[in-house]
Amino acid sequence: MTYKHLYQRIVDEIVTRIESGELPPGTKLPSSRELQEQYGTSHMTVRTAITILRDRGLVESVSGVGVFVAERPSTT
Amino acid sequence: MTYKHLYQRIVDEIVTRIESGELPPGTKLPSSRELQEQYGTSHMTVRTAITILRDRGLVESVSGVGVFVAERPSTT
DNA sequence: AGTAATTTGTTCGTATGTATC
DNA sequence: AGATACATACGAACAAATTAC
Repeated sequence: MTYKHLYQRIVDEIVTRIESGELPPGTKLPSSRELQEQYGTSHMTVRTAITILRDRGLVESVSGVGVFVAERPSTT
Repeated sequence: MTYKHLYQRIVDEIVTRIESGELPPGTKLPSSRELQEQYGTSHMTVRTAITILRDRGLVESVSGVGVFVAERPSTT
């Protein structure tokens, strides 16, 4: 599937990895910088994706530490 | 008064708030995002208004920090 | 104790594509 | 065809929190 927008693709791929169990609760996601490099995108686009994931309750972020998969990811 | 364009209304309201003294020199304006929500508009429309205000010398913007009411607002 | 590095988060600036008027 | 407006995206600077040394 092709994505119209990059941030949607990033959100979707991380959701998939969480749902598949590849990223169990408590797992630390790659840093914004790593995600930025992985997707060949910018800081802000990664932040947009993280903000959406956090808004959905799938991840929780701790300033200065990292972004973690939420304990009860309401992926429903 | 009705405004033909939203960005003009934003400019006008901010000018009014500066002239009335509600926003004294040095005051930090709400962020683009806040203005965006206040006016129910988009990033670009807010940016357009800010650009006009800056062009008029009413505000000065500092990248990564904010937009501030100019010290000598030549509101004349 | 104190500084530097890392990471998250915010903000401004700018550009592009799309839709509407 | 041009102006306005919206969404996405990239770049850059800055700040706060945490961690490493």
